[in-house]
Amino acid sequence: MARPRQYNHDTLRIQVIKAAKLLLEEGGPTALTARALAKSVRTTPGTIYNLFDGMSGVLQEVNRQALVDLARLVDGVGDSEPRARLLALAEVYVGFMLDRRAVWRAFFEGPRITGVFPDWYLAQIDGLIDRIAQPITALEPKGDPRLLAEQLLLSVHGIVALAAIERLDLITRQKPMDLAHAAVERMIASIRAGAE
Amino acid sequence: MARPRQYNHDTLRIQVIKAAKLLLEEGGPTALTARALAKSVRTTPGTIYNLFDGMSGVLQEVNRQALVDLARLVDGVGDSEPRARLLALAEVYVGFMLDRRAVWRAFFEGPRITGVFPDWYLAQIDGLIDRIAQPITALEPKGDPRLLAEQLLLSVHGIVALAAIERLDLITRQKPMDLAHAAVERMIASIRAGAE
DNA sequence: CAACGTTAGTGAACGCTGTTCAATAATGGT
DNA sequence: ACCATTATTGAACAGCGTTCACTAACGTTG
Repeated sequence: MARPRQYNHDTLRIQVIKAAKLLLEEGGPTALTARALAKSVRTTPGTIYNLFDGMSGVLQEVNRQALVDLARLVDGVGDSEPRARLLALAEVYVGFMLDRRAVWRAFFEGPRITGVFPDWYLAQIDGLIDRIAQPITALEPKGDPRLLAEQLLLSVHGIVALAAIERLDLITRQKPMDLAHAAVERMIASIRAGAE
Repeated sequence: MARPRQYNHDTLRIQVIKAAKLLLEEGGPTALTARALAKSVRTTPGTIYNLFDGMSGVLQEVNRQALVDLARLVDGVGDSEPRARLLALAEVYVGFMLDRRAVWRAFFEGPRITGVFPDWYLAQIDGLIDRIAQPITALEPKGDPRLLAEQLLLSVHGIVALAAIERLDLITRQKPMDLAHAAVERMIASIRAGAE
């Protein structure tokens, strides 16, 4: 077995991912190139391709970690009453992405998104939706809580997707957080209205 | 003055835009390249740059026409009672983009989006929001109809943005149209709940 | 009618991109 | 000490947006 001259395989992988995040945050999606990435960790494009399945692979790993981080934050939301909980979840989601616009953007954008998603990807998202469905269930809606959770997530996603590309102001002057709150309140109001 | 050998300036511009739409629809955002575009209209990349301000210029023109088309469709929605009208507007919006995913996608995506938007762009969007605010006003909400219209548009945009990149199924199995309907109904329900 | 000046159109060239792969160098096992 | 294995390299390829010296066609003018 021939091992690298100076670095450990896994260590390098971690460094590459960290560098990728940095490049994204600093220069946007276009700044994340194979050569820039290689230079960041003092190696060459070829090595990147040895560690990852192309640039899509790097991006997918960045995305994976972002999802994991988000899940951790979401799990940190204490279980208070449903309304406060939903508002807190929305705040976590919006705040998370405001802090990492570029990474979040790379999620949904660009020619690099493969088309086929690994299972952990779907499972992670599924888990997040469940955390939303939970407090909604407590509100005893007429419809399926899961479907309502999906709808609420999509509403907030609409805000976040535009904010991530710095285009929210094309539509409104309202702040992302306020908009997310409004979406939550509207969901609650419509559930309560339908319940009686 | 020297005029082109075989084509008229404006005619060529129109042909280029039509070709750009076609390339987008057939091969997605990555298929819209200067060389492919040039070949489509039997000319050269240089000429494209003569007619437009780079590829961003081409894309912006495609977007402009899409917005104009959408405005025309929106204006075609008859003014029935508020609920029916809002549902019809949502249907137009969603249906419009399902028909032109790639063009719609090019709106929000890619390294080509310039950052600065011409006035007609903002005015066009403003007009669309007004059409949504109109029936909402008729519902006599407690809050500003304009702000509510923006919120509703964002909710539907969340659906459309994911559907455009074929990623809606990551979150839900519900159909775009049903989701849009739900968003409208929720807005109406929450207004009615808040009004009494 | 011919020559001119203007200008639309051309396509080679530049620097960039992702990606591949033969060659190299370094190492663990024998 | 040698060998077989393999991570690493960096040159090379095709394609990208974009620029620009050049060509060729045209309306105008003499």
